[in-house]
Amino acid sequence: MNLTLHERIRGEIEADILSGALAPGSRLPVEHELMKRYDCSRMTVNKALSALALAGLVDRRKRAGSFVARPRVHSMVLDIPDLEAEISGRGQTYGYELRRRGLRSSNPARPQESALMGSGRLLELEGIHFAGGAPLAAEVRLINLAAAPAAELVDFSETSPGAWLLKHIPWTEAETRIAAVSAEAASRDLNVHPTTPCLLVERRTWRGTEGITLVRQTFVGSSYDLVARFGPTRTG
Amino acid sequence: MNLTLHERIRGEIEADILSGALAPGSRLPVEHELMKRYDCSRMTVNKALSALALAGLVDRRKRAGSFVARPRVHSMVLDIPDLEAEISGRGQTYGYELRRRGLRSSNPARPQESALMGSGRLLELEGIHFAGGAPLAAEVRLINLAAAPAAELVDFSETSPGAWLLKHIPWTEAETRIAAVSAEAASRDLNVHPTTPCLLVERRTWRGTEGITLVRQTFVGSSYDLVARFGPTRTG
DNA sequence: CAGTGGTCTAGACCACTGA
DNA sequence: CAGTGGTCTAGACCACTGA
Repeated sequence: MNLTLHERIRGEIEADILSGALAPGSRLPVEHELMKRYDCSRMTVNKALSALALAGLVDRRKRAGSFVARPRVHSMVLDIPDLEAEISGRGQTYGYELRRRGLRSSNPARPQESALMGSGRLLELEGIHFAGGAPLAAEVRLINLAAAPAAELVDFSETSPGAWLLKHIPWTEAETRIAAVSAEAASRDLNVHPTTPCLLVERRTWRGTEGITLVRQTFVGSSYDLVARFGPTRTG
Repeated sequence: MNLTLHERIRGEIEADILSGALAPGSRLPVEHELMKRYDCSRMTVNKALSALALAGLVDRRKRAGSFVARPRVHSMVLDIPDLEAEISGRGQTYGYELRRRGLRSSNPARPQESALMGSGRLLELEGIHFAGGAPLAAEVRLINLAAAPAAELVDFSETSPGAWLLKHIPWTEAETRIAAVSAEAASRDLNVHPTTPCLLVERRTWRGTEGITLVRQTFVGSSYDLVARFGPTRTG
C-alpha cells in the first residue's frame, strides 16, 4: 500500500474512531496540531478531515473544532426485520405464539433444505406473529443446529426465533425472496379469507458458507409493508 | 444560495452532464482551461473535478483528461431491477407498451409527490411491461424534469422509462416499498382476475437530495419474485 | 515525451461562533 | 474577540500514460 499523506492521516484517524480509541463526541486535534504531528501543510490535514466529514465519521464546527460523529441511524440496507422491535416501534403490542416444535435431520429430498443446511440436525419451528392482538404473519422456520447449537435449549414459546437468532447468532450473508400469494393454507392461522393477498417472504441466512436458518413468512398484505432503503456504498 | 467558487464550478459542470449537454464519454476541459475560464487557481478547479469524480459523474485519467462517466452499474444490494435485462436473461421476450404520457406540475395536494419532486415540472408515464407476450406489470411513473431534463425528449413508446433512466441518470439513493395487494384496477391491463394477488413495488430514487423518479409497479404475483441478496456492508 | 491529473506547500483572508 | 474551520492562491514536483 503506497498511501498519500492525506490518505494516511485520514486512515489513522478513521482507525482510531472505528476501534473506539476515539469515542463518539470526543474532540479531534485542531488542524494546526495535526500539521505539526504530520509535518505537513494545512491543506493536507484539511483534505483528510474534510473527507472524514463527508463520510459522516466526523463533525466539523467552526470555532469549536472537529468531533467524532455519533453513529448514524440508517446505515442498514434491507435489514433483516426484527418484527418485535418494528411492531413495538409503531406503538402496537407484539406477540409470538409457537405452534409446533420439532427436531429432525435435513431432508435430502428437499434440495433447497439440504443445500442450505447440509445433513445435520435441524430445529423446526412453526408459529404466528401478532401485532396489536391480530395475527400479522405465519412463520415456518428451520434452524441448523450445527450453526446455532444454543438454539436447541431455548424456549421459543416465549421468544420469537427471529429475534433470538438476530441477538445471538452473527450472520454474514442473507438472501430474501419476496412474492405475492394468496393466504390459502395460512388463512385460518391469519384469520383472513383464503384469497387475501399476502406477502411471502422467504429468507436464508449464512455465516460464511454455513447455513444458519431458512424461514418462510406469510404476511397479511394489508397490514405489512417491506421497505428497503439504500444509498451509495461507502467507499474508503 | 451563496455558493463557493468550487461549488459553482462543480454545479455548472454537473448541470451540463445531467442535461445531456455533456454526453457520457465526452471530454471535459482540462484543468488549465477551467482555471482560465473561472479565473481561479488550479486547486479550486481540482476540488470541483475531484468531487465530481467521487460522486461518480466524471472519470479522471492521467495524460488523457477528464471524461463524463458512463452511468455506473451499482453493486447494489436490492438492486433497482432492469426488467428488460432480467426478462431477457431468463429467455423470454421483453416488451414495453406506453399507455399514457403527460406533462404537469407536481401536485402540492400529494405530499408524497411534492416532497420528492419539489414544485417543478413532471413527466408522467403509464405503461405495461410484457414478458413472453403476457402482461407482467403495470407501471405508473413520475420523472422530475429538473433532475432529468433529457427525459422530456425521449420517445418512451420504444424504450421503457426505467431502463432509460438507469442508463442515463445516475442516482445515489433509493427507497423501495413492497406490499401485497389485489390486482383490482390493474386487472384489465394485466389480464388477470381482480382478486389475483400482486406485488406492489413503489420506488423513489434521489441524486443527493433531489428526487429523480417515483414509480409504482403492480406485478402479477404468480409471475414475478423479488430477490434481495446481501452480505456485510462494506465499510471503507 | 509531453500533457495530464495527483498531491503538496506556505502562505492568505474570511465567516462563524462559543468562551 | 480569539480560535476555528472554509476557502483560495500561485506556485511546485511528480507519476502516469497515450499520442
